[in-house]
Amino acid sequence: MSIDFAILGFLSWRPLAGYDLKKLIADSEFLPWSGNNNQVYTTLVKLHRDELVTVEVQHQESLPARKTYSITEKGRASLRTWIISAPDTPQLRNSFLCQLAWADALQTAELDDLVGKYEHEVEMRLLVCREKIRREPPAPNRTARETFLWKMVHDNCVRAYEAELSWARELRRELARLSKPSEAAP
Amino acid sequence: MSIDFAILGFLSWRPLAGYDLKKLIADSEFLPWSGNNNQVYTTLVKLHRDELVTVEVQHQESLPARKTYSITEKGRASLRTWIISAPDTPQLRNSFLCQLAWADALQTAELDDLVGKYEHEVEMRLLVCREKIRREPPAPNRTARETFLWKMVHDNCVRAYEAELSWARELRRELARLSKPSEAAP
DNA sequence: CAGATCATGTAACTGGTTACATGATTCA
DNA sequence: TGAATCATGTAACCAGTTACATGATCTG
Repeated sequence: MSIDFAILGFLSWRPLAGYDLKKLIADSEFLPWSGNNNQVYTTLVKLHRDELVTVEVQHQESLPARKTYSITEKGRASLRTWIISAPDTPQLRNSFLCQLAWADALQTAELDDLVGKYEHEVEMRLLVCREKIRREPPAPNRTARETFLWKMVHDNCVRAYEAELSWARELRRELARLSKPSEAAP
Repeated sequence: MSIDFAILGFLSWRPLAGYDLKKLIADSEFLPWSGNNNQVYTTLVKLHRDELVTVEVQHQESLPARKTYSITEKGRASLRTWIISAPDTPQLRNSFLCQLAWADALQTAELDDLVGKYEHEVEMRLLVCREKIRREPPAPNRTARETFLWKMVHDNCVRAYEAELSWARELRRELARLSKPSEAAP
């Protein structure tokens, strides 16, 4: 998947400028892109070239011109085709697993410290996630069903971090159990 | 993180050729890389240039020469530094969430079909994951702790897909509840 | 005879990132 | 006075993918 449909999605909600899209993408919890200029602005040029969006330029006094993009019928059709296309499996990439795979080179205390750091990292990420969702920028709430869908999307993010956190805690507990008996020997 | 440490990790276990590493990476459940030639072979050249590994060339009759790479002390130190470095948060990228966010444009049956396809996709992925783990290529089992660490790493993958699956099922159930009452009206 | 396995390597491309550049306005 | 907000855009780079190229040997 590319950022194209994330942008088309927002434009299917309402007309927006590149600057707005950039912020919406950067602030979103479930969209995996940083929302950097290069990506957003060049994608908009491409979508316009392909006639999936139209532009309207508003010249403003003492501020750069604002280009408001709107989705076209062709754009709406393209978005719809993508939405009903076969979903991909979620991509899990967790570099900590790779660290852990070779972490037997560490001493007990070092390993506990490493897992502790990961636990803390995930805790922090979960807080950020919840906070981001709490004050999510205005999102479409056109129908009860749409509100529900967005709720479930956000729920997915929270649950993923929660599952990760409980795994990390279990890992730490088990590692402590593995190392303690020998220390407690008479 | 880059593939460098995944390669150094395997080499910290035992000497291997690029061809072996490529397969180990491709077959691994928790390493997120495809294990394509370009990446593996060029990384090995780089690691060698940086003196993190040494090479030994075995000329074989009627087969291309085999280059066996071994980790150096410098390589082991570099790997260790990375292992104890602050872990990153796991990266979740799920394009289905983006599809779902704009799926209110679909009709009840279409939406149910979409979520059903996702559920099936995750089910299949979970099966593949379990199967891959069941016949994982020989992995280091140097200590009981290392065996435990690898078990937990694999567990992490399985649990992530299980969590995803239960989320998808709940989503589908709730969507059915949302749409049925109106249909059941007299 | 086609296709997998062994074993190396390169070319072209996509997708994404950081950082730079401009320039007015508002706020602490 | 320095930083943030508004608003556009480009350059250079890194990571990763597919596909190509070679060529013997083994298996169905």
